[in-house]
Amino acid sequence: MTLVTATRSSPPTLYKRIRTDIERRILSGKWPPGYRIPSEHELMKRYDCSRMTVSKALTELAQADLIQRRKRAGSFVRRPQVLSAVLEITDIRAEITALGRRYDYQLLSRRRREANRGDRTWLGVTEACDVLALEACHSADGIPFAKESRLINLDAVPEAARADFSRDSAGSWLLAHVPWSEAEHRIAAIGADDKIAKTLHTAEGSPCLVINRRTWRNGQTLTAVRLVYPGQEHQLVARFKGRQAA
Amino acid sequence: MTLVTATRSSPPTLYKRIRTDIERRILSGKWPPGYRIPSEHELMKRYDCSRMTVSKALTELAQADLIQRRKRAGSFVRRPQVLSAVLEITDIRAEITALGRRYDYQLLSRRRREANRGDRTWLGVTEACDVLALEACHSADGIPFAKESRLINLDAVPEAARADFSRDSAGSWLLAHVPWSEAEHRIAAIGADDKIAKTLHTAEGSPCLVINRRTWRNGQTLTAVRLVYPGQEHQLVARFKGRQAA
DNA sequence: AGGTTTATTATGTCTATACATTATTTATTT
DNA sequence: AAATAAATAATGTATAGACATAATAAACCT
Repeated sequence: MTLVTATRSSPPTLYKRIRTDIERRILSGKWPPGYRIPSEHELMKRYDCSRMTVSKALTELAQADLIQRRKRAGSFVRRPQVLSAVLEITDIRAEITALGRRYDYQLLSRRRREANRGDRTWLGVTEACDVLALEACHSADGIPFAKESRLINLDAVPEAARADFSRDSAGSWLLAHVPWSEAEHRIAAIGADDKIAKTLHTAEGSPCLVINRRTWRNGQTLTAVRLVYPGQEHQLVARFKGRQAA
Repeated sequence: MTLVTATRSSPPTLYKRIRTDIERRILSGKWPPGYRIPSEHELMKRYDCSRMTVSKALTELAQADLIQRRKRAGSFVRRPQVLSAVLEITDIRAEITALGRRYDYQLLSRRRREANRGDRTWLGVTEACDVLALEACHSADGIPFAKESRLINLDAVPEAARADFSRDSAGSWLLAHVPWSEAEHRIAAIGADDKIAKTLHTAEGSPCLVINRRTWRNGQTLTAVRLVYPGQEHQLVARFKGRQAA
């Protein structure tokens, strides 16, 4: 029989309760940045539990960057972090169907070749390798939504040479078949050139949002993709709640 | 004395070694999505350690969403996650000085008024409130870098009325003085209108990258800001290492 | 055959304890 | 007074066990 009174809607387990208790105090500002939170020994007395239990709670808070732990000194509330946002770059098909619109995909071209100078620069590789170059268009309700240009490093992903990208986009195929360890996104605004204008049915020079993404696995470049969206049509949305996972 | 041979460049602690061992196998594709990784009991035999130790390693992998744990069934490699990226939206001053360039800030206008219809829409508030409307320009080496338009909700942040924004940008002031709990970013491409073109020294209609950010605290809108960058000049970079904190 | 109970397996939480590590303070010596 | 050594306070890692929980598989009875 425990004497600890359970809070309403308190998490079922003790370490979670300790964690959210402290979390609330930090996020509400009651424990401001720099504040020294009670030591593990104080907390184990307060919650009448073992040190491992409070340690687990504090470790998770440290992983979420809400507190910083220093030996001999104690644990301290961290100051608000750099303004960073989690940008969910969803699969385009998912994005369109989530809006309740019809998704269409059209493969414009598919070529296999030895990587030329431009390909190697784009992929960020120095040695010779085979690549698969794809061009495609994603549409919503028949209206062009995004133009995709992609290079796949066939030395890293040989299976891609036999994949059929005429019905499903390379993005979803890769996502499902190839694990990756690192990705880089570069987001910029450009004016539509003649090719883009033609594919997206916009005027030449009209502003477009561009996402360049490169993906690696263990240092080896897997693929580089460039997605061009008509600027006024599309917005990337990043919502950022608090500072950590719930 | 332990019999476990230490790998070169292996982490100093056992649970970390177990974690990175498994992580490597997953990221290399040797253990593909759906693969059932050894149970805790198998791992404690293999590493000759206690269950708590392997459990700690597996718990961290689960927190990083690399594996999924199911009672009675075991732990399984998860399929690659939604492509999400952490976008570091740094302070503009920090961004410029990090590039080794000189930072300049110029306040173009500052007006206090009761929020009009457009202000309320932009802030996303319905009731009447006082706002501070700011226009400013950030430059790198004397060249316009970004144009900032901002509204501050004075009902939520009354101290801002007395702050001096002619030397330091409102962004850094707010970051330092006002804790926030939620933020939303909308990123799009637009063509420069006459005002933007004049401030940024670009041609009218030239593509620009726009970041709209709104910030809340406990459901109350604090500020809305719109940053316009010359498109070809600026890129937002989001690098995403692995899937979890190192 | 179909449904119900029971056993089994694997994860989830927790305890009590031990020793390691790190940084600081205090005491001791030169 | 300065340099060195020892005690101390906090976190970090690890152990061996306990009981809880969930989901499945096996045994059992209609």
